[in-house]
Amino acid sequence: MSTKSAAQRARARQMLEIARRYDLADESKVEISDRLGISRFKVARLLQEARESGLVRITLEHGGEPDEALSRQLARHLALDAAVAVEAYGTVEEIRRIVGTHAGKVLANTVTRGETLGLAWGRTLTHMIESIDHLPSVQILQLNGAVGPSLSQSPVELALKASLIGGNNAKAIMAPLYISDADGVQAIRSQPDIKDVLDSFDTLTTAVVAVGSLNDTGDGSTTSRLLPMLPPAVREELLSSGAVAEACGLTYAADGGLAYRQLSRDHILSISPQQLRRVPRVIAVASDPSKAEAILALRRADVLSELVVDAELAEAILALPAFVRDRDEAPWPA
Amino acid sequence: MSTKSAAQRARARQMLEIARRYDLADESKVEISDRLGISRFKVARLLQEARESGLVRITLEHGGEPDEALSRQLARHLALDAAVAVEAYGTVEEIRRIVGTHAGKVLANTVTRGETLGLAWGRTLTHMIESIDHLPSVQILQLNGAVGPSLSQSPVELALKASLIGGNNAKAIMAPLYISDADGVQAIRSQPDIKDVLDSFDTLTTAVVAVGSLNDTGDGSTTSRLLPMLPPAVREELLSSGAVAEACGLTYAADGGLAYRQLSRDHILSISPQQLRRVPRVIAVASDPSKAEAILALRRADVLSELVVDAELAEAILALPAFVRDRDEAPWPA
DNA sequence: CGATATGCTGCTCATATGAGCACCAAGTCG
DNA sequence: CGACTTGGTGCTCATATGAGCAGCATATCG
Repeated sequence: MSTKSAAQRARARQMLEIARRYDLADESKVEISDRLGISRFKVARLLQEARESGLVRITLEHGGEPDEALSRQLARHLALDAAVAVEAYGTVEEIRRIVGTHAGKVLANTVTRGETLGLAWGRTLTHMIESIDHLPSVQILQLNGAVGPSLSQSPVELALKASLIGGNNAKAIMAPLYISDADGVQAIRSQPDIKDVLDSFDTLTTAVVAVGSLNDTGDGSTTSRLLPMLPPAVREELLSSGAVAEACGLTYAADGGLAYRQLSRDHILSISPQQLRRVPRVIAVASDPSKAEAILALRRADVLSELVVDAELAEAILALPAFVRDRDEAPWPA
Repeated sequence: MSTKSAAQRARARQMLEIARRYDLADESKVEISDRLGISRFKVARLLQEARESGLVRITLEHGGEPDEALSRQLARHLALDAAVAVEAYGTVEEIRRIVGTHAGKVLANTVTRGETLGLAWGRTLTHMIESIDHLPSVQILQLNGAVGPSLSQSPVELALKASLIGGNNAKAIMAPLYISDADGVQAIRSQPDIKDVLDSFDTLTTAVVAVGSLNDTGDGSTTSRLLPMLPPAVREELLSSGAVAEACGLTYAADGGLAYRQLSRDHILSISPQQLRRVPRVIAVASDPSKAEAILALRRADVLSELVVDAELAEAILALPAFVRDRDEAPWPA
């Protein structure tokens, strides 16, 4: 309960009166001052105060609607089963949230009871999970290990939240994504609770992955948080290997081949590229045009079947060469 | 799903970019034009388009918070069990909605299972009912007959809606509020289904009434819709009788006595003043300062125990003489 | 192909607006 | 009581802004 003096209330009422005329009825300050019998300076000051005190609220419409035509174009361009391009304006973070929220709608509307759902990790996916309030009862599997020690931003947390809204049935990978010692990876992979999850990957019916690009500007994305964890030599090797895309901790070159294969094989605790390729439905979620090449690379790697992106990224993808499904089997032009 | 061309999307993005700078970052149009390399005229036009197309949304904060100090003052001034003065700015209709919504909160938070709840009629009460999404299981009684033929704006509709959210147990009065023939009123009052409701009034534990003022400006209020239904002679008589307040179709003079007693007795189908006075808890809901005198009159008539009003009306009431509970028993100053 | 319509651009000039200052009224303290 | 602060007011003047117009593209049609 707020408590104001009568004078304050009268002042607030006058501010609203003026704000209504100025902002909604498009009267000029001079006009208002004449009509209300106060000086135009007072009008200006009350207006300013009204804004500062929150009596007048200006919000920008950040989008959130899918663009049907663009979505179709995108699906055709990459020969995908489905694609959604969401209109989103604003800061990088706002766009991420909008795309994530829409991915949540897609997921909630299409996943059916009894499926096995795999979740990779990324802030976009965090937004996705947080925007969903109900999911059919599904088995949830975390697709890769954790980056960094923070629990609240880890894939474990993501899987936990997903579990809470969908069947209370989630299996997490309680281990780091990158393990420097090759033998150590084998040891961890054969741990019963980890092995259980890794083996279950063969039963996945749907997976949701975030897309990382290796050319990005160190904006705090999952990929850019992964890089500093690598030993300098490994990092150098990776960057010079031609890797342009990252998904589930696996790195791919522009042609769709695994980049720096040995890293993925011996040091990354994650679903394997083969397993990921066998998942019937892999939804990639991404925002920002810088991810365009990465997405094309993942498509060539055949590890994604659906896409949820923002309109700007969609346009950037359309500016790249179209993906042709398996050149060898393409019909020969007459 | 919206569908725009790439050019339209780019335009929308630019509008948002400009609007962010102008409205949120307080840059001037000239500054923006310099920085983005476009003419200030284009900036102005894009800004205007952004507003017209709804990309920029300006909303005024209309209040909705109760003012604690003012509420206490008001309760003391009228010697009420409880009073709430809600901050509300804006048009008459907006204020009505805010007050009604708050009355809904009060009602939903205080009514307990098994009560018998009486509802008068008014647009404020309509807003009140529509703002409530759940009510304990209660017996609902409509307090007075209908004004006008419109079902959707009638007390019957109000009772029905209330019934839907609170126990599905409502009894309506399927008859007009004003009946010109005195014998007709008696006949209707003795109809079994009407009589049942009228008799049940003695079991009321809580009633909510709207307050009508007879000095108002024909703004479409319940009272002002009642007046045209009266025969001219009756209307004249009523207006010259000194009536200043109306509640449940009953009219009161400034001193709290029934005004034009014969009208209420012989032509109005409603709870009786005696019955209303016996209800342990009568919540009056009203907005607009023009209702101040009416509320004081109703208080003197001893037919209200709680009040939900807007801050401006509260102030108007405080400007009137304070109500003293029963002068004869007031302690004699030493 | 030329003629006309349409929409977008940036201009000029009158007006609206903001920054900073000087003033006044009411409280506060020595 | 007078000097001081404090908060609010309206002023001047430089600048920002809006209305209306003319120029120049592109679209449309005979």
